[in-house]
Amino acid sequence: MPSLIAIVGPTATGKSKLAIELAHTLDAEIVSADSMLVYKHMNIGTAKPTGDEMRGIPHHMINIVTPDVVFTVHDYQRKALTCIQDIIARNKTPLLVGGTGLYIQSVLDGYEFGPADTNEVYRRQLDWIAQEHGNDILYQALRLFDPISAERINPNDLRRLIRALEVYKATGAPISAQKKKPSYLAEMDIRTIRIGLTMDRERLYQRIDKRVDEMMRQGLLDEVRNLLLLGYSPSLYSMQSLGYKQITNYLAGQYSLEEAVSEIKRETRRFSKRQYTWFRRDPHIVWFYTDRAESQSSLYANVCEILKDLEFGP
RNA sequence: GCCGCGGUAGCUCAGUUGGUAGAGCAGAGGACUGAAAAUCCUCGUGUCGCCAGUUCAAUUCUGGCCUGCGGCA
Repeated sequence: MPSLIAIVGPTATGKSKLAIELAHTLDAEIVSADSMLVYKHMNIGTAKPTGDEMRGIPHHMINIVTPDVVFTVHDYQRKALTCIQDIIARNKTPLLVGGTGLYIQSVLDGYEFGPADTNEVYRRQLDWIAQEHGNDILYQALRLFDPISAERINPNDLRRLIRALEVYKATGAPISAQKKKPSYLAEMDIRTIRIGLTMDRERLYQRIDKRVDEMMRQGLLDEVRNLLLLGYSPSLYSMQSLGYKQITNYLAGQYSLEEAVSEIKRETRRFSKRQYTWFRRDPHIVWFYTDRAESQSSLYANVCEILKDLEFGP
């Protein structure tokens, strides 16, 4: 029976490194589950593994669209599942690796997305209405069309408010009618194991700070300048992501470079906390403390042992 | 050495006409089904510098001490 190994966890815990190492022994290929690695030209700020670091292991779902494309979970789900099927058809093991919880879940837990595609024009209209008249007017509309979702969505959560209305407009059915399906992977007879990497909070924060400094040294500033030069607007979703947003603001003169850097650090720390929150509630994850393993090789050995116990891989 | 201003939550500070205290930031917890590195929700007990005095009661008033900053020597 074919199997898939997922490696998840907050940013900067060493997922990529472990994945590449495992891929070597398991004859595996890596399927990235990261909402920002899909973008071309965004390398330093996303901590995308370099060609060297990949050590010849095929990586999928990386560099597949330009930064001006609105890439959605649904796009991700579709492409990633195709990728996984393809890898298995070639008798290799897929390693699903990344920190975007929603993306991981869309593959592992069978989210089924309905026919309601994103509608940028409608979104902009609703955005404008909210700005002019406040969120509450949208919230009241939602209460009318979809009281169940209105119950669940916070009136201030404009993103979810807009999406719920968008679904209603596209399908005439409330978003609350969307149901969870059994896992697609189970349907394909693919066994899965979920490995979580984590770390003492204090130490992770130190690592994040160090990594941001390293990104600056590697030329994040030039990377962002180049993106702007290529014509990618700071208002793009991709450009609103961690690091890119703050550097863009700095270039626009909103604050000093020093402030931009500490802002990136702080926001990345907060982001990692949100990732913890997301993954912690998944009871299937087997956790490893990467800072407690004496070395990367003992972490690697521990993971291999678990895999062997569960009869994964060779 | 003298004069002035401070010492209150991890940080910056507010405040109590005497009844043991509250903001911002930092931080913590949580939500999450087509923008998710996004978006949103919740959470503030700390020897009020130390010691004594006055008082039913002091972080608040008084005195001394310690300490930081500025000025004068």
